[in-house]
Amino acid sequence: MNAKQERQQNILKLIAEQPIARQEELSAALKAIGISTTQSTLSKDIKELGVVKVPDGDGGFRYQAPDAFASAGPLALQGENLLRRELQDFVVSVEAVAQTLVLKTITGHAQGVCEAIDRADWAGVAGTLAGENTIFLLCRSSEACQALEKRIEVHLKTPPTNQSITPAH
Amino acid sequence: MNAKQERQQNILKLIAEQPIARQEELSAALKAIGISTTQSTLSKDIKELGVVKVPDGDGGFRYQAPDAFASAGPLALQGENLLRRELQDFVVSVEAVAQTLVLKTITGHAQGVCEAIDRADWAGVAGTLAGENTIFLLCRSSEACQALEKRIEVHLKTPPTNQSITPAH
DNA sequence: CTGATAACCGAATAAAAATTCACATTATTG
DNA sequence: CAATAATGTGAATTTTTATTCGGTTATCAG
Repeated sequence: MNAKQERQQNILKLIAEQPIARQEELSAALKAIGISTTQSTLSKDIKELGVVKVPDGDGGFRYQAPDAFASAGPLALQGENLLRRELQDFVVSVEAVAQTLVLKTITGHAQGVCEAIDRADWAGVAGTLAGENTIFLLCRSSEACQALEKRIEVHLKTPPTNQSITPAH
Repeated sequence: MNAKQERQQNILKLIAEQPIARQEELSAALKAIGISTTQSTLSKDIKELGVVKVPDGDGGFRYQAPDAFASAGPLALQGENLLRRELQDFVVSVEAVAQTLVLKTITGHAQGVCEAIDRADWAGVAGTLAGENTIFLLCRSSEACQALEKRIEVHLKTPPTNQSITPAH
């Protein structure tokens, strides 16, 4: 039922699979898989996801996922993307609290994921700290923090679940 | 006298130093340092340089150098940029020949520069080969090859010199 | 449930960027 | 040194993208 999140996830998938140069092309591609929306909404999604329009070196343009998440460049399968896998495989939840972003991971993996995040060298992140299953990312602004949250969210396995994993006490 | 190259170099410098959100802002910033040009020209320059407009996480946008060259993110001095320095310090010339890009370096440094290029993992580059002072980059298309040439050119120290370094024989 | 508050969305519009075209300037060649 | 080709430029225009605004739907506290 989370239409927005599903749409955004498909946006990332589509632009990774095929060269898309305009937002209306994207709209068409989405409609082809049953998601219909307008250019105006896509403009907002694209901004939120941090997707950018890059010259493709052949005289045209194409939309591309933000670098840290890029699953595949124009032709590049090389070096796939560690970070993306780390997030997908190990991160359980993400939540922005004021200026810090709290990631929960499968127990024992926080260090590893944090390492990958460090290496990705995100702008806007002042520092990181990882325990056993929790990561704190201290951001330089709450806006950056929320933007980051959005971007990470769509990479999580757990698709719509919105639960706080609070066991009965 | 190479107006274009100088302008493009300054574009990279300016967008690295200050957040610039629109091409006309850039035009103004250039005029402030004595380079006057129009939005139309900047649009072409920006495409040629591979510069992209990225959401800055605070609700706005800013232009940013292509990732492999980025000298500094929004706030990030972290991890400066090895590749950029390698190019600037060691590469003497660059020339596109069909699908391969030929870089000449100071003797003994080709391996090192090539290593840095490999690590940058440029899309469009099929493979690399380095000797003592020469690097071959085999590109997947001549267009990609030329685009890459342009991008590298502006990072070279040797500013306007266009000579082929052919000693009299 | 109910009213309040916030998130989401699309139509219309404003803003920004890309392209076209004509001309100027710089290389290249015979 | 023409003549010709290639490249660079800006004005005007078209195309594309961002934002504004009003309506709708979801969320939450009481």
